[in-house]
Amino acid sequence: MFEAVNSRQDFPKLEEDMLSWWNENDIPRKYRERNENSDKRWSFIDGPITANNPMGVHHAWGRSYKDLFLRFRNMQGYKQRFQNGFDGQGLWIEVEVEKELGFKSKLDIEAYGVGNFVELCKQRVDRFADIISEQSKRLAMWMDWDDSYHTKSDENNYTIWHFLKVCLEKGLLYEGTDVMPWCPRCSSGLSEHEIVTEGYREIVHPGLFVKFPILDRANESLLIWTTTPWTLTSNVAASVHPELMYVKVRQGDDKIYLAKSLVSVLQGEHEILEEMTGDALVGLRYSGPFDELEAQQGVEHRVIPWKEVAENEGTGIVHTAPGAGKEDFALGKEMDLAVIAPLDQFGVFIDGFGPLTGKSVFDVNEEIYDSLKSKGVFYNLERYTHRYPVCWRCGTELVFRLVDEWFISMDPIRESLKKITESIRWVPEFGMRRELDWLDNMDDWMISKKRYYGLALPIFKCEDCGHFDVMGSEDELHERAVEGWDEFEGHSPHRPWVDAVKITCSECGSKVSRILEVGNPWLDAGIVPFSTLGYRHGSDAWKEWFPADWISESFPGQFRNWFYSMLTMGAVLEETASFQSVFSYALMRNEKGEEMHKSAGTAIWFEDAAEKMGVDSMRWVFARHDPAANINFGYGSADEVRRQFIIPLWNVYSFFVTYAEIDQFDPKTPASPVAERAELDRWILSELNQLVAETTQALEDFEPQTAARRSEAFVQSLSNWYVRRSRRRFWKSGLLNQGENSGDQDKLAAYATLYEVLVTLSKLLAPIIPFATEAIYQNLVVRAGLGQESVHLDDYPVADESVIDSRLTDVSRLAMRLSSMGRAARSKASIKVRQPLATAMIKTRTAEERSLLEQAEPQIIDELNVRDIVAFDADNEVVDYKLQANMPILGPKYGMELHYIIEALAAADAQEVAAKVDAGESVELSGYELEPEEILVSSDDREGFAVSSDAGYTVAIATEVTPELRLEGQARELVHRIQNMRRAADFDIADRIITYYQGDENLSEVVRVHSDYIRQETLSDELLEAPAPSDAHSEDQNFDGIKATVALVRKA
RNA sequence: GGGCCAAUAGCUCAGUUGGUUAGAGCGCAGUCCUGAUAAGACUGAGGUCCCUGGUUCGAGUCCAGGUUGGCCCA
Repeated sequence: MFEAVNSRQDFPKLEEDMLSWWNENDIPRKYRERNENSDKRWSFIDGPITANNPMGVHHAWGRSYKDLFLRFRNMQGYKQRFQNGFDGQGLWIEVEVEKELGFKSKLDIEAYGVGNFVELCKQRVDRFADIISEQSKRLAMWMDWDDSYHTKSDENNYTIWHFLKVCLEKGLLYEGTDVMPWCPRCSSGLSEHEIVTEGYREIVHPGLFVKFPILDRANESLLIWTTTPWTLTSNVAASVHPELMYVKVRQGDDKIYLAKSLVSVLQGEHEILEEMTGDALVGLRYSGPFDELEAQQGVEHRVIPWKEVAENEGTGIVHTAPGAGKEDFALGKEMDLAVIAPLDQFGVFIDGFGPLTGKSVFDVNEEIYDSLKSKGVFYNLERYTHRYPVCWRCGTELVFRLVDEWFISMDPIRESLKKITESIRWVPEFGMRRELDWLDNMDDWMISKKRYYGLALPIFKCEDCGHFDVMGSEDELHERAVEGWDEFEGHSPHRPWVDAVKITCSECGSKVSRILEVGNPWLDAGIVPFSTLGYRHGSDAWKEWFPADWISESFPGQFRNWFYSMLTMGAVLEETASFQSVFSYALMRNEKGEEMHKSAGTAIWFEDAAEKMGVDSMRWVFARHDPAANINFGYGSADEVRRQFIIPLWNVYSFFVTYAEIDQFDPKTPASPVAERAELDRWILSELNQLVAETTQALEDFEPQTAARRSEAFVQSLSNWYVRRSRRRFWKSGLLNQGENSGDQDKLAAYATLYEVLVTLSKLLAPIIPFATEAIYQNLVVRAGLGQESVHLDDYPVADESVIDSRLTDVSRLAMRLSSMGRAARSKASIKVRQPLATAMIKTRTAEERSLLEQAEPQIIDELNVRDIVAFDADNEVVDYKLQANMPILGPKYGMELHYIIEALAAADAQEVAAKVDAGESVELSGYELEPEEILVSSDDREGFAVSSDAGYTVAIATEVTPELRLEGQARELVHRIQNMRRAADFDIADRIITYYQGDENLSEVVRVHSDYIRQETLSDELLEAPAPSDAHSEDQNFDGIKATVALVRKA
């Protein structure tokens, strides 16, 4: 019936075999099509994975969740979409291709040809999309791999065009200037989205102190501090906190102003002349550090108030350059300051900066110091280490640069976005608060980038009159095209091809080109709920599947990225959420808690992990983890999961198959109704159905960790209690009832019960560990001609509430706990479990539990190998108390009188005193009032008992071994030895034997008294006190004072 | 400065709506078992549940304040 199970299964090997089998039998397709006609729908929109490199184990984490919930809902009968997505447009792709080609800057790309370059970018994306697809299949992620969408697709890009057109119509789209972080190497700005935590690095910068001489006050200067000397060329103001205390100090002939709390930055002696608040300085004019530059002509430098001035570093007077700093720019707008922008797109000084013109911002520090020194305003230079933003792609230090870019206004839609956010179910819950916080602080969304490979922004701006148009579709572009359509036709809407198309300005009639910028890549991902469902064609798919019931992605970062862009696009296009719930998770680190980096060698490759730990283990590690917490992932945790969970499960399965084969168990044979089965069966089936209910609920609530941990606890109980305690029921001889009413009903019930447990588990856990569960299901169900072709095509189990019996759960829990304590007591007395003892005395915690005890008794008696259990109420029945004076306290207190106390303690009723001390009461003895801490109470197990106490329970084992008990213990030991010999002799489990033995009178007595027992247990047809034949398996045994020679012969 | 999250055994972490004397794995000490299972089982030692205050009959759990760490925003 069943195929033999290897109890030392190589799981990665099993997985490889299973992958082949699934493919050969087209199971993934059948799985996807399973619910095609269902009227239940569960819509998933896949967040696109970046197809720029192979996927790593951190991707496997998120993708396991996606697959888990899709499988779960599929088994529940929901019709679903299985479309995977690839993200493949934007600067991150460009940077990798540039690296491959050895390019240094944008000029290399221009020389190479934008068309050639963009083609290479697209090819790279296709290449890694294929690789990721194959990796994902190894992960048993069952998506429709032939139907993956790409963000670089025409449909995706044109749907963004439509979105931008709507933005234009709603007055949300504008061109503006801003000072933004800029990478001189990439020649590109970074949006707020991209200044992420990884975008900062510890960098040593100059900490430069410079004097700004105050006009009309001889020898008086403001002292300022900067870490970016190049920005001094663009200084227009100095900011002070109006309420902060400042001082004027004398140093030689100089008089210097700075914050009072920061005078420690001064070099050498100083004398404080005067104190004042910041507002006393406001309005002063000073000569700037680079007034001679052409760019500085006509600029008036003055002191302005600014509440953001801090006094934790610098001088409390802040050098302000609106053309070279983000906060400075905002402040400049507010205070109406001049804006001097010094740098071009490569970080090189533009015309108007004298000797600096033409030089890179990274090469001018020395020249600036010299210039300042020659003007007599250089004060001091030190090294300053701080976190400074770098380009997350190439690591280049960012500069802040004034640029013209395109923006989407946020203010008009901010409230709408917040309302939508509140309508969504966020898992974990705090996600909503984080998103709302982000939305509160969100500036306008900068959507343009001065690059090559990305969404071609469909904005056509007239050079002559300044008017701009937005093309909402390829058709509109075609209609408006007056030139270049032929050149473009047949190409994807990318640069350079789309740039060939010109239109006529609707205002002035001039010929107009597309702006050269490409789009922010989060536009590409945010539009996906619309583009993949054919939104702009009004398709049925969109009506059926929008909005998504759920999406899933890692939350750090996505609040301001994918989640945000989807919210925005949903709000602008439909004023609704694109997704109704979001399941998100944290970050992956390696096992030591370090970030995983290729370069640092701390990364784990997906292929290595799959091959070494196996995908089931990996998926279980992920599933059992709290998604809201960072995961420290590595081989150790995978090994642990395999040892603690997968192998015990597998062993139970292997045990079942071994005996089911011996007894020729047929799952189609009707067993007795559950209500009539043994208590143990009813208990495990109760636990099973409880598990089914809890697991289903947990997965519906996006709590895989609860499902996994409950399952672990169940398998523990199954393996260490149900199977262990049921072993004899499977092992005992007796034929199964195969259709008649004459067989061994209990044995059949045991098989039927364990079979149901294993089959249910295989279905219950299939979404988490698809390989092992399939193997179990194939053997137990499919081979028996039952069920579906694959576990993944079967229905998810539904709990049978009528089988759940909470009293049985309590009884079994009590039996387990008391058995464990009884073993501890035995262990204390060094009496092995095989030695029968007369009595276990048990104290339960409550009267309720005492009533359960009666039901638990048979199990405890068996587990502890005692004849009887006696319940009792107070510990003093099994322990003796001893009282001692606490000398270090009492000695100093009573001195010479101490010996009276010692005598009194010896004479006192120890039990009574112990009770009072335990209750924290004082005790009066011979006229002495003793505090609880002054008496030391110890307890000894009463003579004849070994006692274990914990949490209100006490189990005391009577340790006396009577001759009769000893004889029985020896019989058990003998059986045990014979069993080992059977195994050593390589007999089959069911072989019948003849046992020969020789020894002393003690041995003879053991065999005589316990002959039936020994024969039955060891399958010995005969027990002969005689020398063994020469072909017997013979061993000398020495136990419990018995010396024996035992020999076994297998019967033919 | 504002927001979010976390803090439980040496380490990594569970701990459901508040419910009796708080758990697991690893590590440590000891023992056993081995006719499913050494990729094992059992037993033991190991705790100021970050601190202070509050609510409550009852707080690891709820509230307030604080400390430390992480993240986000400014």
